[in-house]
Amino acid sequence: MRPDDLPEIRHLPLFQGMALENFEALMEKSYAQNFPAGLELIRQGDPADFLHVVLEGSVELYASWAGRECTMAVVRPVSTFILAACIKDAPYLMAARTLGRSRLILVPSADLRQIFRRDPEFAVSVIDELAACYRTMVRNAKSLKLRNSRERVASYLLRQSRLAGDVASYMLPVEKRLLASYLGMTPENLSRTLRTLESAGVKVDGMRVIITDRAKLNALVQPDLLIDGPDPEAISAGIGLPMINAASYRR
Amino acid sequence: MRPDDLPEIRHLPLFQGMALENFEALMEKSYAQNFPAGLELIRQGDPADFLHVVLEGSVELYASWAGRECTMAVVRPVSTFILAACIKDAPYLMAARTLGRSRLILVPSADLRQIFRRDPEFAVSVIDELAACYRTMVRNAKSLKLRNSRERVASYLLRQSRLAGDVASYMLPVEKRLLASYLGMTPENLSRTLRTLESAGVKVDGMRVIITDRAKLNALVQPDLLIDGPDPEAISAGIGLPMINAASYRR
DNA sequence: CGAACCCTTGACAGAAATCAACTAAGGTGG
DNA sequence: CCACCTTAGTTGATTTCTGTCAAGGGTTCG
Repeated sequence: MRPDDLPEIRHLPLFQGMALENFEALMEKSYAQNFPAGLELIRQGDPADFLHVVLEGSVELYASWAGRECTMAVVRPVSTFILAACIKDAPYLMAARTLGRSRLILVPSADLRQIFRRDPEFAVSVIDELAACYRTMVRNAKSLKLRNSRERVASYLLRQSRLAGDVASYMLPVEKRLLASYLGMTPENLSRTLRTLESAGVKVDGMRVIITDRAKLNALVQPDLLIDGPDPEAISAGIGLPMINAASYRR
Repeated sequence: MRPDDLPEIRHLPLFQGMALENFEALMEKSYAQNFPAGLELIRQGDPADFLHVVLEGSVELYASWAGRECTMAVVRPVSTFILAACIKDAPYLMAARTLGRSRLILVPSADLRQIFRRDPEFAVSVIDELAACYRTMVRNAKSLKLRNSRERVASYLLRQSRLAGDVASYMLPVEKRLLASYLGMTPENLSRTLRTLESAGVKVDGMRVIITDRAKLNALVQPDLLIDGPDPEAISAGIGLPMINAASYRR
């Protein structure tokens, strides 16, 4: 582990409340590692031996069944993921792979479980984190069940703009095929949907998104705090929408 | 509150670990109430003032947006719901209404938040509960994204059979329109889908489900522990599939 | 007994997946 | 540096799935 890794991790909401000695003990047992792009970090169903912390790069969480696959989330620095499986000492429900070259910290989940039983402050942080993750998943499920794919695409594009500071133009943080999968549709369908959205106030040219008529887009999306969130609650868990730069919202 | 309410509540995983005096202090501030069928207990977006515990009857958790509505879960005795909102002191993401006459305990969330900061055992229970709820929502989202509606119906029917003890026949625990909404489809679509499933090894006649060819149904469903669960992890949160009798699995 | 309400069925329209072909961009290796 | 290959993205044609609208039968409950 590099010397400047620790302050980054300590700064996470999950770790900043705990006693320093416990934090250090935990980091003592952890190790950092660099991974190439496209590497499978976690397989669905494996025992949850490590809590993962993304320091650099980005990680895709995905699920598969019957030969199909779908993206569940994209995790960016500095965030943790698969906390719940570690806590419950249960098999991972999602798989994870690096999107680009990435640097991660692996925290042994056995030590994690031991420490939150001894450190009440840490327990509170874990509670807060899990509650936030849960709420993010509920928002996600609501979006899937209440909106059709066109509405999901539009709300995604508008939300990204808001997260970037209500900018009129920004770059997509992930490639379109991944975005399509995240939004629960095929790449072909996304491609066509983006065309039709040009008349709804947003244009996508390659990776660039341009809000051409915010009022019109807003009218279509009908943004809802109880779906799109005031601000992502579970940033540090990374179980949110793929973001442009998660770190910028947390500081 | 009735005298026999307390042991029931104390028996919940969420409350059985905490110090008795804290439990009693919490119950002191809580109150029980009976509600008629179809009463709206919680509105989406309201501040989370109370953790709810279902003692009798059943409660539907649902979400709405743009005039649409969908069922997110059905909670049965004895279970709690909307813990995460209480913990975070944030607005409810889902609404709740009674399905039949119901008896609930309302626990002030302010007291709840105070106590888990003082009682480490309770904090651990909360962590366990939230992690389980989270994982249930992940399973849910996976099912929505990886399976089409026919597969979701089939897996629901097979799962209910398993939960009831691998019985060949059982009664649907909820009415079909609610089930359809829970599974993310229209009542008409569910009705038609049930017809087509007769050739896949399961027949539904009114509220009665009959597994006519378990092997064939199994082949269609391809049950997956990482979606359908070995057993519901978050029973006491009730954020699971509508169940025949939640209590029977917990004891 | 009547009024809701649930469920089902049919006809139709719309949404989304699939299959196939083609373009463009990026990376690799000669 | 260029030829080649791989892959993301797009577009069109088609099929499949799903929602919508409408109507009718059955049940429950006041």
